[in-house]
Amino acid sequence: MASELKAAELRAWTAFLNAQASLLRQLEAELIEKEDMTLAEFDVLIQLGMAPDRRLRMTELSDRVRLSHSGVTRLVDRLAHAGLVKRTRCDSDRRGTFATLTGAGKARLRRAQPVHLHGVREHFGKRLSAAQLSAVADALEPLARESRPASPSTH
Amino acid sequence: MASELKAAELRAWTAFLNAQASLLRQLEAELIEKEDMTLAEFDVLIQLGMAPDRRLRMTELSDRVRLSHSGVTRLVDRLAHAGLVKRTRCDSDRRGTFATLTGAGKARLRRAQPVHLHGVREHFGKRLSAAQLSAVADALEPLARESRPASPSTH
DNA sequence: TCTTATTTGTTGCATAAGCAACAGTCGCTA
DNA sequence: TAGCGACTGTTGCTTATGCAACAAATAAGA
Repeated sequence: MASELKAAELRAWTAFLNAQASLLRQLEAELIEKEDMTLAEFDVLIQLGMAPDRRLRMTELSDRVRLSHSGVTRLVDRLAHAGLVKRTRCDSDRRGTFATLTGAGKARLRRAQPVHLHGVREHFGKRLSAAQLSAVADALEPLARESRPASPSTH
Repeated sequence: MASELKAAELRAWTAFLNAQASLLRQLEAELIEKEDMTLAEFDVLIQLGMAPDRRLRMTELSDRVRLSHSGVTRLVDRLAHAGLVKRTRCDSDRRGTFATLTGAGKARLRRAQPVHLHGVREHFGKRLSAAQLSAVADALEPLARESRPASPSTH
């Protein structure tokens, strides 16, 4: 019927599922082996590294790395304990906290980044043609939209 | 340099990461809400449902659902406790165990499957054109490390 | 046949992550 | 400006998962 998955949809979905499981597992294993770092940890470091002043509010960070608030709280805990990140106060909002990349964090990121990017390139980038890369990007970009139920009521 | 990520690769990779996080989270949330079932649990049930005699060896199952051995052991524990799966002996190899779908498991799968497939269609299939679907499938299929015969399921 | 290596599945342990509850802070509105 | 609701980040709790170690069984080799 209308809600039945067509063969082409199923094939694409299966390929998508298998690819993501394979790639993420492989990349995570390599990052752990070579840099003793988790993908989630790397994600936090690179998001902070790209952010203005190398810092982000906790909530903003949790959006970008796609973790729950508590997940980010604990991940930042670990990174702070390792000296790669520190918490700084937000003067304009006393509820707020910035996660700020430290000097050690920057150095760590500079070392880990080429390792990870090399992995992404080996396992992903190199194995797709230019046409495939843009096709994948075009197809998948719209799917990432936060399909949050926009609060319809109010007022 | 050669190992440097090109912009097109980065764009595709980012889209891929964001899409997978979004889609999996959304689909898992819906399956939990409507069927009180995890994606991993659903995966086990459907893999068993498609398998000959509705049963699979534990190792084979762990390959198909992309979980570690211990992960599958415990997942089957839970499903067995719920009565949806049972363990049966393997006569030809006394080390081996089959995970076998029960009648209740079949019924549960028949009820949950349309819900999940509807979600996949809504969030994934419907939002891509036919050309995009085959482009994504062609591009991503080779990226699965252990290329298993992509399990064709319809039902 | 006997010995050794490999496979199979389970367990102990450690850890990451989400949900719900909470306190503190902000801001909108009357 | 006082009150109430919404937001921010952390914590307690539960759970799912991977790794390493293990016992049982099989396969491979001499």
